Amino acid sequence: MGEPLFTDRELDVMAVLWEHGPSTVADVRERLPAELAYTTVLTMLRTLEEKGYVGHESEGRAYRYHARVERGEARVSALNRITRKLFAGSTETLLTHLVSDQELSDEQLERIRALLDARIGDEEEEEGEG
Amino acid sequence: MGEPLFTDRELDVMAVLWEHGPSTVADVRERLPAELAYTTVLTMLRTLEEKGYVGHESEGRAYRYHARVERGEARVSALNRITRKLFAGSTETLLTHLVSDQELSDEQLERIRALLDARIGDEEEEEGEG
DNA sequence: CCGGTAATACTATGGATCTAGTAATTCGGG
DNA sequence: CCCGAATTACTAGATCCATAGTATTACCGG
Repeated sequence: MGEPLFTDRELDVMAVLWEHGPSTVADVRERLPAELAYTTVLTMLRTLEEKGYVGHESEGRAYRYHARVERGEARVSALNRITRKLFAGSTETLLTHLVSDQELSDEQLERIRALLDARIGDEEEEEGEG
Repeated sequence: MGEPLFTDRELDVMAVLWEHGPSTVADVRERLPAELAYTTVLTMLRTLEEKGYVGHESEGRAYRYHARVERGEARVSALNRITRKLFAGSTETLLTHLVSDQELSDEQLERIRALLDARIGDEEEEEGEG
């Protein structure tokens, strides 16, 4: 499939599908951040389906649409893109930016630190010695 | 200016300006990841200028273009966007993803940890006690 | 089995994007 | 001063994006 690259509105739609699971047009529509016509939402879903990003099955007289790309995949490709183009390819710079410039509570920071500790521990175990 | 939102190609161009500073059309062109016609690059710069994202001054018979939005601003708005739509609004989830799923060396992980330590220290100082 | 309504299918439009060609300009060198 | 190469100005088209209207279909209830 290659790196899925979503436009702004498309991402809105995908977000609904990822967060709430398979949904009908009406479902998606009412969860969208903007007020859009029913047919507009339908058209977007059809477009996304054409591109292979969503699929559907019938349910009664309606369709139930589901994501065909995983959110994780979309996360990776979105982050790759901005890492490349806004952080000169450096994940470390990106991390630094997030830790420094974003407003995070102490608890959040500590959870991240714990994660890092675990992660660093992990790898040292496998390495044995440096 | 509001949140600057760049399209894919626009971001390529901005990336050159941010990384290498004010540049002529030819400069930008040769640093772009894709092979594009000279006039194509010029058109993109003019479009970006129309939107207010770049400016230029004359230099000899040529123009030298420069970014008028800072990279930091673009970073923030790009990250906000994907945090909202791909990480359900949680910077912590984003951080977790980066720490867990990205391939980072021990040294990189430790530098981030040091940064976190400093950051957490900072705030505890101001708080006194929790 | 038929009507009504909810849903989909088809079509459309204005605007942005991406690419680039041709025309006009301008400076530097002879 | 004038030529030419480099540069910018103007114009354009193909594609995609965002939005939505109208036409058609199809189930559910009676």
